[in-house]
Amino acid sequence: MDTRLDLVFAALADPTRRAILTMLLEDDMAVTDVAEPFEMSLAAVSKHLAILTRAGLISQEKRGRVKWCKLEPDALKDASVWMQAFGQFEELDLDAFERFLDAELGQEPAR
Amino acid sequence: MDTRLDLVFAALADPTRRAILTMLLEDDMAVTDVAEPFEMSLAAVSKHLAILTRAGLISQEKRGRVKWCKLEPDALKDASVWMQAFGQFEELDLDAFERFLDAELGQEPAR
DNA sequence: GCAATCGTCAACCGATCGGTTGAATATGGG
DNA sequence: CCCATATTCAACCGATCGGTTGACGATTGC
Repeated sequence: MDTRLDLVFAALADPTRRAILTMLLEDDMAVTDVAEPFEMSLAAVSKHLAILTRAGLISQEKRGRVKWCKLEPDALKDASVWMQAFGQFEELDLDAFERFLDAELGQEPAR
Repeated sequence: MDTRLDLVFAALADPTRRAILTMLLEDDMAVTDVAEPFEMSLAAVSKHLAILTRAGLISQEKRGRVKWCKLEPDALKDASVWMQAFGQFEELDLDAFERFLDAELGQEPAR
């Protein structure tokens, strides 16, 4: 029924995948470059990227022999909208947001 | 590391659990009453509630022989804050939100 | 005190998950 | 043309998931 929301939240539930999304915030990346910081096989990262793609959180476009990964932030909108129902987040907590950014971007995404 | 975020997103990835959260928006409920609309055993719903509790999304308090379930919207705040990094949702899409509420509250949460 | 109610526990099931390895498939460069 | 690079596929693995059933422990009402 609302399978889309299932896929988005399930995709976000894994720290490797959230780290990948954070990396893609900076720029589009090739699969090999996405995989580089992680202590797992390329095939494993490729699977993670497939899950993110199925959820609509990223898109992948093959140019030549390299496949470029691009963040698709719109897919988060449904999930974000859903969450608004519960927390009265209209007043976005900017302090918490800033602390989050410092923490998130300051750490390497290895697992 | 950031296990809390893992637990919250994983908990949200299941439609039954999201339906439970929606029900608890209206009021605190006993486990048996939470389970009533679902076509699954009480034990299954009890497990879902345990998962929501571990994620901090609800709390459970036993009064007498009935255990009351209460929404804990603060747990969504971390997840919501995390998501802000990606979509520029500062301008919350109120139309989409309203459409969501109509759809969500208009449907029965059976699965 | 006893039966009914509320809820969890434990064991089990098939399916999915996150990872591995090794082979296969493009594509590009010299 | 050939080799290296980029990525996926396929098979496998143990762990977890979402569900069931049946037994069990608390609590309540009469």
